[in-house]
Amino acid sequence: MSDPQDMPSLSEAQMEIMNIVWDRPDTTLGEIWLELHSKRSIARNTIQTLLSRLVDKGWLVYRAEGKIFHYRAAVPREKTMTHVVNRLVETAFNGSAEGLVMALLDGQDLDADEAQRIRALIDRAQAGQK
Amino acid sequence: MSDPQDMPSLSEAQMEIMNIVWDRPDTTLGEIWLELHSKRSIARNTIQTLLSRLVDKGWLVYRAEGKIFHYRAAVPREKTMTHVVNRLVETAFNGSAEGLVMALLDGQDLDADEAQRIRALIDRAQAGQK
DNA sequence: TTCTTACACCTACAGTTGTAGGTGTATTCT
DNA sequence: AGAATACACCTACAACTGTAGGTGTAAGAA
Repeated sequence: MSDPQDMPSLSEAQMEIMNIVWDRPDTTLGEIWLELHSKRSIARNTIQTLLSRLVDKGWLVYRAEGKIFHYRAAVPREKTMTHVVNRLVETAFNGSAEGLVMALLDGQDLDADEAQRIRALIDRAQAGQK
Repeated sequence: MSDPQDMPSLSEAQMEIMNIVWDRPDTTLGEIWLELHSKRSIARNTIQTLLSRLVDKGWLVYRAEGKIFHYRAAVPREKTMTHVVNRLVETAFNGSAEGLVMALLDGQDLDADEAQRIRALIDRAQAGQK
């Protein structure tokens, strides 16, 4: 299983594809295209290229069934997201998680439930450290 | 004053430059180069190009003093960071701030002070909504 | 005065990325 | 059988990005 740290970074369009594949392991070009095409005009070939390059980069693997490729992510979602956020903290926030949270809160309207869940996450993270 | 939403996104290298300029308004090519060069081998011309392109993209403005350009950010840091984080929440976390925080906590070891400060940030954000 | 340094600018290259037309082949539909 | 559909693959283009050599000019140092 690959490590996100050893792989090229993901652009927004690539991340979009990855999220679809994480949501639906073994998905196919056709399925991905149907989903994205329902949101915006995009050529099937564009998706094809994105998939092909993600395979080249090591982010996706596939299993051929007949002539159809079924794609799976080569890296777990959680591991990738952690890596992505860490990179952002390091490169944009000079290592400050607090800085990231501040920017997050500036731009989001948290409802009470969500705020509570986030507090619980922090508490759990803190508890896990003892 | 420009709006980050109307401008091309920033790459990691560009963000690095922006952070230096936000830290030191009116800075010059030479100063930026000295700072980065102390961390790693990089040609002055590379910085020059990064600066020039950031100006082209609208992220930096400059004032010529003699033949030396003094660069300033065209967008406040806070506004940019909020935008950057929002983009990440939208594109990688399907709009879930909680998802981002979970990934953040997975990858960071919060000390007690920091956790407390983050809780306070959340409380303040919540209070500000009433 | 000559040499050195610094600068903005010009130029170039290679890699990356999003976009998509086109093709041969196989399968399915009419 | 012919037409339509789907696929992986080939190909192409333009824009973006990081990297950096080179140049004319001005200012400072020797």
